[in-house]
Amino acid sequence: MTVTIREVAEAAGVSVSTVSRAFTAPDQVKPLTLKRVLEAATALGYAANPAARSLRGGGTGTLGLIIPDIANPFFPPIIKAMQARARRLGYTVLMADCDEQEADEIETIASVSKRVDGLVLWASTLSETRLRELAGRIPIVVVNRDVPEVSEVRISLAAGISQAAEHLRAYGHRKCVFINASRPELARGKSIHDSFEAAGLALTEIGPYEPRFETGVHAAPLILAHNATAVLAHNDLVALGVLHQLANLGASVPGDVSVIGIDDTLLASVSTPSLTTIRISPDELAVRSVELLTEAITGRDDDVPARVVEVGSRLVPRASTGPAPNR
Amino acid sequence: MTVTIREVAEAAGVSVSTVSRAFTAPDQVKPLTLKRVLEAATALGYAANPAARSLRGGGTGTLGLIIPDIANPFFPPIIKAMQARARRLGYTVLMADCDEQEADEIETIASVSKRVDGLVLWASTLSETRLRELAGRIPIVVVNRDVPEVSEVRISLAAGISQAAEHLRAYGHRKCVFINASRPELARGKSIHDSFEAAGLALTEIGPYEPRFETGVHAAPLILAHNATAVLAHNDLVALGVLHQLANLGASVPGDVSVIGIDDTLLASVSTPSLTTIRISPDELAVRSVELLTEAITGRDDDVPARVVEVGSRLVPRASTGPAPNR
DNA sequence: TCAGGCTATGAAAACGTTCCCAGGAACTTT
DNA sequence: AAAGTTCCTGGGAACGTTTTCATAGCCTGA
Repeated sequence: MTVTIREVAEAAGVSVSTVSRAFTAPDQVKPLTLKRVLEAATALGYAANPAARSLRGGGTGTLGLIIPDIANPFFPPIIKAMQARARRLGYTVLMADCDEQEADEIETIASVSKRVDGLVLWASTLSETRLRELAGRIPIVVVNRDVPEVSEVRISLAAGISQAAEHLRAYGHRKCVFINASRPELARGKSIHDSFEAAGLALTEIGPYEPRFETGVHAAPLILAHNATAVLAHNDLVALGVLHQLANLGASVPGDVSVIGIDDTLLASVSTPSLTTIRISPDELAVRSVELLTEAITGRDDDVPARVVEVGSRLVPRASTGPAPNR
Repeated sequence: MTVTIREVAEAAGVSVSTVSRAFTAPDQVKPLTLKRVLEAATALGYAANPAARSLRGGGTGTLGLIIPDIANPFFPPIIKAMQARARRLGYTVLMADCDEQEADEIETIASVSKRVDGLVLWASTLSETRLRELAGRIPIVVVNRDVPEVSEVRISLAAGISQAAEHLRAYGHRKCVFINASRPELARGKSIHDSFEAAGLALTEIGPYEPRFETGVHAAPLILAHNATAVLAHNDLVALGVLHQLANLGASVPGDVSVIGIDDTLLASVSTPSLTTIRISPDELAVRSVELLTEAITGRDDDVPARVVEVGSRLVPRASTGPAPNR
């Protein structure tokens, strides 16, 4: 039924060793022989059995990707980019969603870790102890978790935030509301308050709430009550909630209030008005995490030190921000 | 380093056969022995090696899912639901995006097919011949492709469409525009024109275009030019383009024009106004396709006949539809 | 011409399971 | 008490690769 290396060997009149070498180390076999083997292989439609290969010890050729929630529109472009990148390096990506539940994450990791050569853990809910222990068993890269001795891709919103502050200042805004729902990358380094103050903007924080559309809906009247003319929302989804409710309240965007989101998801580009937002490049995120992971996998035994790379952000100005109203 | 069945056997004082049975056929081993084995296994942190297992012939425990584009917000909820469903049946899901390119799809299938027990192909770009040939090698389920002798999950928009027509009629609309971008499920059965005519609505079709936001933007003025008071868009994304441009043109929704999307993606629920749309249940889609696939896998040798199941649709009324303006 | 060093190939072990085949023990049944 | 069942367990082959080791042929240089 399924064609094995043995049949190829027979067809080409060589031993199985030679066939194996023809695929894994072509330079070790005489050109003429190589040609015969390859021809026989294609004629028979041979493809190596990954199970046998990985059983023998050659790794699985698969990278695991653990994501808290695929339904969050932030992730699909990243997954896509990681797949593309991994494929170019000869890897397959095994993606698993674990619903932001720690129990699910543990179970998922357990079932997946034997099928992959390494794991990228996005915003893991696991404790630091657990993560280090896991790192001892299998190469891992964490995104947006700060664990000593574990390779990490760190998102920095600093640039985007200060561009946003500058953008609003230039438009003459003075009071701004920040709708907080806990982003780990905002807890690091220079605080968002400092950035806004540096631009001469008063920043009122509300929350922390859950990062949902309804949070934005709920926050909209509070913005008006604070006499603020600008809002920075936890992410695009929350910003859309704000947009929605401001419209219901008869406030115009950006006429009365300017709104800024974070993530630059599909939502931002298709809303009305289109949403000014802070973009974190999915491609860069993908490239970096795959890079770190493959590095950790290849240098497994001569243990390479854990690395931390930072991925920056940029403001994407669109139609939801404009001059502050003069009162 | 990694703990094998042999070490568990040693620790429990039994043979490897017994340990194997303890996991694959627990009722064939004496309760006392079973307990000893299980205890030894957990104490050592044993987990079966999937490579060895599948090499031996027991399948891979993985289902493959080939998707044209994860960035399309229609898919993430489906992927999520499939994973959840598959997990309950003891399967892992290997999802691959192939960018709507036939070449990518072929390559992806080739690299994935040896790692999975079966494949769900969503809106495959492959020819019928190729699909049948593939079906001969590995169990497959196609979604939204009509291939004789291959199991299929078929999306039916009939119910949703006729509900939409009825909904618009009840609101007093008489003229409607349909923005077409080629959905295979609309080409089947009773045509959309018939459904609308049955409700006494005149339907003008424009397109077919690409299913993009800009298509909706482009279509908006045409709707007004046609003096239509309602639009049915190819999907939510296109509908959002319509919403966007109607706002720019000073037309109110639903005051001047009612807009209906298809898919009920995240986009529909977070737009302003929220979008009336036709929902296709992701859970049902997931459950059905997993069901068909596992059926095909289990009954592999006593070849079960190909099955076709249909998944229906429903109108989700929201704020983008309302009474027709009286002129 | 011969020692030594390449190069190309083959034989065979090993990876961790599962499962068929046997065989022993403990019961029934006659 | 012998024969037949049933239940439980162990031995060992097999799955398809990769890779180590060995070998045979060829070439190089003295």
